Amino acid sequence: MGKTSITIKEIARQLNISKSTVSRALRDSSEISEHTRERVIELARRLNYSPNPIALSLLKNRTQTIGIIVPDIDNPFFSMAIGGVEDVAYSRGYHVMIYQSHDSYERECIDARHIAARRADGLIVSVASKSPDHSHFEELQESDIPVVFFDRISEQVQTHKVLVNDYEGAFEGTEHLIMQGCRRIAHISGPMGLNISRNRFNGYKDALAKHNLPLRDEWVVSADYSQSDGAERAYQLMALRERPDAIFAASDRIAIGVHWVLRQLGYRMPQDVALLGFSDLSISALLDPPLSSVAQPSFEMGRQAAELLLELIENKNTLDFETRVLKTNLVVRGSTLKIINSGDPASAEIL
Amino acid sequence: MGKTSITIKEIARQLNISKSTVSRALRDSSEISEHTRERVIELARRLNYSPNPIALSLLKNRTQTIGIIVPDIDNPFFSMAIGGVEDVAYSRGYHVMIYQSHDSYERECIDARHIAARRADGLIVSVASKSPDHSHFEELQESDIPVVFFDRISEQVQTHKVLVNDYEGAFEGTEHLIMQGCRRIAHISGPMGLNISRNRFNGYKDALAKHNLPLRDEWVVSADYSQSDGAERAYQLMALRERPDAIFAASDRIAIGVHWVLRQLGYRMPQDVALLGFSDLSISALLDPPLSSVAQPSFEMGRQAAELLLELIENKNTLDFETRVLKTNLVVRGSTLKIINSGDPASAEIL
DNA sequence: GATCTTTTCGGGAACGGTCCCGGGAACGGT
DNA sequence: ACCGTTCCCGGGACCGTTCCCGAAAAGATC
Repeated sequence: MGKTSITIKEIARQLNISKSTVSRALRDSSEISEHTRERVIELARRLNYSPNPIALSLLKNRTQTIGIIVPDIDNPFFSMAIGGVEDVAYSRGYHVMIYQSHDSYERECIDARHIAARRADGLIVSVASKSPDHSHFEELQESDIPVVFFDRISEQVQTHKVLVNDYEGAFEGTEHLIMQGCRRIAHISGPMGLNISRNRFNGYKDALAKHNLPLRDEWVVSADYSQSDGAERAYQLMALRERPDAIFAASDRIAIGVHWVLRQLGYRMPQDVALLGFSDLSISALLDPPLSSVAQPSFEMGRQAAELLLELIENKNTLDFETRVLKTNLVVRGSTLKIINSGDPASAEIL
Repeated sequence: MGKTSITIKEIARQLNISKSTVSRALRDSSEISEHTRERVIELARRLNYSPNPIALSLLKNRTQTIGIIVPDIDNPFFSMAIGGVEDVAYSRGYHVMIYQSHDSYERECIDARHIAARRADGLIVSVASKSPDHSHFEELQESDIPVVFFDRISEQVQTHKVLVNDYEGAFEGTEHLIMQGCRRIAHISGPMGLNISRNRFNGYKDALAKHNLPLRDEWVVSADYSQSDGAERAYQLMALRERPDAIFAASDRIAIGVHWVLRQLGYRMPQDVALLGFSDLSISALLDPPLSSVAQPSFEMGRQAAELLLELIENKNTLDFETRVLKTNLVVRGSTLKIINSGDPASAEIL
């Protein structure tokens, strides 16, 4: 056992030439005769030689590795996004290392330092909701490790960012509820420390304002992006003296918790309460009634984040940073569809 | 920019001592005076020194990295298992690199070679269903990279393996259907190239035999472990002249496809058709009616696979390999529960 | 005070590659 | 015959760290 992997030096020894010559032959430098090159390549193939990437890393100070920190890999939104990152990374010779922050600030800091210590070439992040500050990412940038954010971005850190038009998606979604005849529309927001939570809330708020509907404090509650928190908020909202006739949840996970509670309590969707989520997880279509949701292109977000990061790694152009805003797509299903209509904007005016 | 990270040599230069001395001070060798050790440690802390793991890797031929190949990271079963792997790996100073085979043999081979080239210290695998052969993993073992399988194991490769008692889980599940009064029980198996598919099928078959129920060819169909394939098989089964009154699906993903079709077609669960899945994904409880399922401890499987792998990496004890069999747990929900009874084995005898 | 042991440290090789520098051989031009 | 080019190749340095070996300094023993 312990078959020591064969090196360039071994090839050199067997052919009685220097290791520099072998090195030259293997990545076709011009300074080599056709004859020796063939001999080297032939022997390398026979010995099943593969270059040691660690030696390369040490020399070039490049690991061909990118890290990715997400709150939670179990969340299908993030696992899809990771799939997108993997897709472009592997096609361009990079490897992906995954870290979970479990939505904890401390863990996120540890992960970031780990990545720096490990000399990853770059990092893709969706921040933890409990992080009060993002200077641990700025530290990475200062040691020349570029960072790209997606979805849950940091406004503090200057870099490329990929997100969706959360505001408009929420606006459209809320307007859809209004068009369906809902007038008492509640909102379960995410943690207000996150950009996505604020933007979705603002979209909701402005849609209400546009249609002269009141924004009532007791109809706006905040939750973690989790099913259990969504369930708790649902109890809270339905216990109100003046009950909402629609709930717009800031994520599908929250909405799923709400969905469960509403059914437990015997409310009919959408007749008693309409329910709208955000992200359009693949599970959402399977609920009964199926959940309407503002769809996010999670895989594509991962892809674009990876492309921007590789751009940063390979070209080091840190002059002008870009914020890519992808489009959401309102997917209407049974949980909100009260009126079978043409769905054109004109019908909204009637309301 | 380009702040070059500080090295042991830099510390040595500033203190006017040799780099060997610095090295000794940093990992407290005994051959060092208390005085110089303190000076070194103090300066290292001030300069924010962190050792370069790449140099270590080159020297020790150890990367502190383990790879994991799963068919699909989107599958919650696998993302949970990855969470388990990450849990023990990180706590013991290892990093996790994720590869997706997308259930393709070619991709699985490429991934395996990638991992070998990258000099990972070990590999955890759940094999692709389309892999006719697993010698690419044996090649890894020959170059001293240990491999551990979980769930979808290879019978060809000798090593540690972690799985659940698929046979017994399927047996119990099928018996549960029988106890609920079902007599025409169909099975949608997974690809028969996989151990888990075969074992679950055998459990189903033997449970039928025990209760003197016929095993009818047209009631046993095979599918990929996907929702869409499950849906197709459901149409096929319900089109039969003699319809099944229960369907035991080899996975929850298949069962979810079936669930959707049964509702489309207007069948009531469990009155017209009872439906049982396998794995108990968190989504399954949210369906209407909620899906009964044979639960697998996915996170724990990942944990144990990682523990066995680290054992192999650190102790190189390749003498006796272990196959850990974890327990499944039948979770009964609305999709199969026709009879509210004590559920004790005695009631099964009546049938 | 001479010799021996112990403590403490420096020098260099090694890990597996890349790359720069310089040098020998072949060759052509004058 | 001499010199300048060009073509190939070998010899080292280097990346950051550990580890082995030897040596200087300090302390111990008689």
